[in-house]
Amino acid sequence: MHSSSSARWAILDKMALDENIYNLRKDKLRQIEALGQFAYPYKYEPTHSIPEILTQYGEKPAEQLEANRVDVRVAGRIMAIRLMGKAGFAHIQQQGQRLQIYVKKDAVGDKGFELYKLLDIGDHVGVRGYLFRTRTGELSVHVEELTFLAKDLLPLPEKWHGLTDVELRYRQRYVDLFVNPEVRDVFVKRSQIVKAIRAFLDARGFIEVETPMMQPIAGGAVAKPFITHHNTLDIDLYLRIAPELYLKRLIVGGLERVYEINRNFRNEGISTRHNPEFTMLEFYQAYADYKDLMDLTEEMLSSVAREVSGSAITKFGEHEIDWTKWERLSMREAIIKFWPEAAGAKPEMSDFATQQSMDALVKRLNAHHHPHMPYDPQDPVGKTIAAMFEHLAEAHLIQPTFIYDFPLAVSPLSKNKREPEERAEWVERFELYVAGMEIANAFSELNDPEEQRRRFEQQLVERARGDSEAHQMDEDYIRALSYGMPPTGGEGIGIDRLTMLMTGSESIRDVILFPLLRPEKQSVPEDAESAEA
RNA sequence: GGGCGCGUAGCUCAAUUGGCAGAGCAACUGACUCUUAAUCAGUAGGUUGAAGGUUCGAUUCCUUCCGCGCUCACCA
Repeated sequence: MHSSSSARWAILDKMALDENIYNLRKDKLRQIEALGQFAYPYKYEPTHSIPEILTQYGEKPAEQLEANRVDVRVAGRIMAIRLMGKAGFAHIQQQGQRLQIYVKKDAVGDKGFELYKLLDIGDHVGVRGYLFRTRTGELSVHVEELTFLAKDLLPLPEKWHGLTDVELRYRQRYVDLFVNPEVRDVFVKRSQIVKAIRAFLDARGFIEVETPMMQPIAGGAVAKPFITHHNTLDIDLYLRIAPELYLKRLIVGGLERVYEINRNFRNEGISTRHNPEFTMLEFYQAYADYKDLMDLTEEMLSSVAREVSGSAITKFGEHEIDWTKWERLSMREAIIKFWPEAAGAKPEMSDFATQQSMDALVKRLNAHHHPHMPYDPQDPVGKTIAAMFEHLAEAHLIQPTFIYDFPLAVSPLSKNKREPEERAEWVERFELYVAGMEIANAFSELNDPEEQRRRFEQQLVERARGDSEAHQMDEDYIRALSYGMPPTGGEGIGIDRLTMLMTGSESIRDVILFPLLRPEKQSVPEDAESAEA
C-alpha cells in the first residue's frame, strides 16, 4: 500500500473496490508467473466455444463420451469455483453460457494444481482435456492442462443476489454484462432487431445512408438541441435532433428509398423513456403516402418481432403486445373513444372545428376530469386538440395503434390532407403507439416549397411567442424542395423504445449499453488534496 | 424542477421505545480427489452517505446537504 497508488483508488473508491483484495490478487498473479505462466498471455486457440460444446455434446450420453473420447480446448471466465483438497470443480463462462471443468491433481500435475489453487472467480482460463459426465450427469471437461489467461483483480458481486444495484449496473455495464445473462440477452436481441430492420428495408430497395450529426440548424423535429463549437470555422453547431431534412434532400437528389439508423440528441429530460441520445430509424420512400407507410410498418414490425422473438407476441410488463393486431384511429376518433364519462356527452366531430367550440370542450373536460389538461387559450386550435389527445388517449393505446390525421399546427413538415374540406387545418400524418408509448411518427412529406416557407414562418411566430422548440427557418431545405421533390412518405421509429417493447425492458436504460448518468464523483480525501496542492 | 422512497462490512440485508453495530455470501488460514449456493473449523473486515442539532446516550428523532431509485411535469 504505497501512498503513490492513492490516486488510482480515488475514482474506484465508492465502486466496490477493496484495496486489500486488489493487492492480494496481484500477489497471486506474481505467484502464477512464478509457476511459469504468463501474467498476460497473448492468445489461446480453442477448438470449440462453450456454446458450441453445449449444442454439440449437451445431449450425448456418458457412455458415448467414454467410447469416443472428445478432446477439446476451451476458454472462459471462471464464474464459480469449488476446491476440495486435491481436486476441484469450476464453471467457466463464455457468451453467457457455462461449462463445468474438473481439475484433478493427478491429471494436471503439481504445477497445474498449484495454478488452480491460485485462481479466483472472475479469472480467465483456457483448459485442454476431454469431455465426460459427472456422477450427477453434468457435461464437464476433464482437464489435463490448465492455462492462465487473465486475472480479475477486483471482487465480483455476491453470488446469490449478483449485481442488483441499478446505478452500479449502468455504470459498470462491463460487469453487468457477464454477471447477468439476461442483460446480455437484451443487447444481443437489440442487435438482431436492428439487423432484421436492415434486412427488411434492404430487401425493398432502400439504401442506408449517413447524414450530418453536427448541423448548423437543428431541424426536422421539435426539441431543444445540444450546442457545440467548431474551432477552425469558429461556428456553433447543433447535435442533430433528427436527420429528417437531410434525408429528404437525398430524395430530391434521386435516392428514392433511403434510411438511416443512427443517434439523435435532444437536450431534454431523462426518464425511463428518455435518454438524451437515442437511436432512430428514419426512412423515406418516394411515390408513397402515409397510408402506404402504415402498411409497411405493420409488415416490418410484425416480421421483426417474429424473427427476433420467434413469436409475434411480446411481453411488456402486464401486457402482451400482439404485433399482428393493428388498430387505426384518427386523432379525433381517439379523443371521442377515450372521452371520460364523467365529462358528459362525447364530443362531436364539429367540436374540433373552431377556437370557440374547442375552448368549450376543454372547459367541460377540465370541470369534470382530473388531472386537468394543460391549456393555453392563446394556442392554435390544433395544438389544443393534440394536447387533448395526449391527455386522454395516449396511455390507453396498448396494442399497436396508428393515430392518424394530425392538426397542421403541430406538424410543420407534413403535407395537408388531400380532402378539400380538411386541407386547411389537417395533415396526413400518423404516430404509432404501443404500450402507451409513441414509437413511430410518419407523414406524407410536404413537398411544396412555398407552403413549406409559410410553415417555417408560422413556426417563427410561435418561437417569438416564446416556444423555444418551434422549428427554425431552413433556407437551403426550401431551396432543395424548390428543385422538386417527388411525392414521398417518411417515417421515424425509435429503436430504443422498440427494443424495450420487444425485450420486455421497462426502462430505456436497460436497452442502452451506457445510458447517460451524472459523472461519478472522484472522491479524493480532502487532506490528501490539500497536501498535494 | 415538484412529490415519494432509499443510503449500515466488498455484495445482499438485519439491529426491539433512543441503550455494547450483527448475519449470510465474498476474502484470508487450515482439512477434504465427483462438487455445483460444496462442506467443516478458524481469522479478519465498519467515520452506519456528509455536516449540524436534540439527548446521559443517535444506525434510530430533527435540520441541511450529497448520491441514487420511483413518479409527475417536459419530451420521443
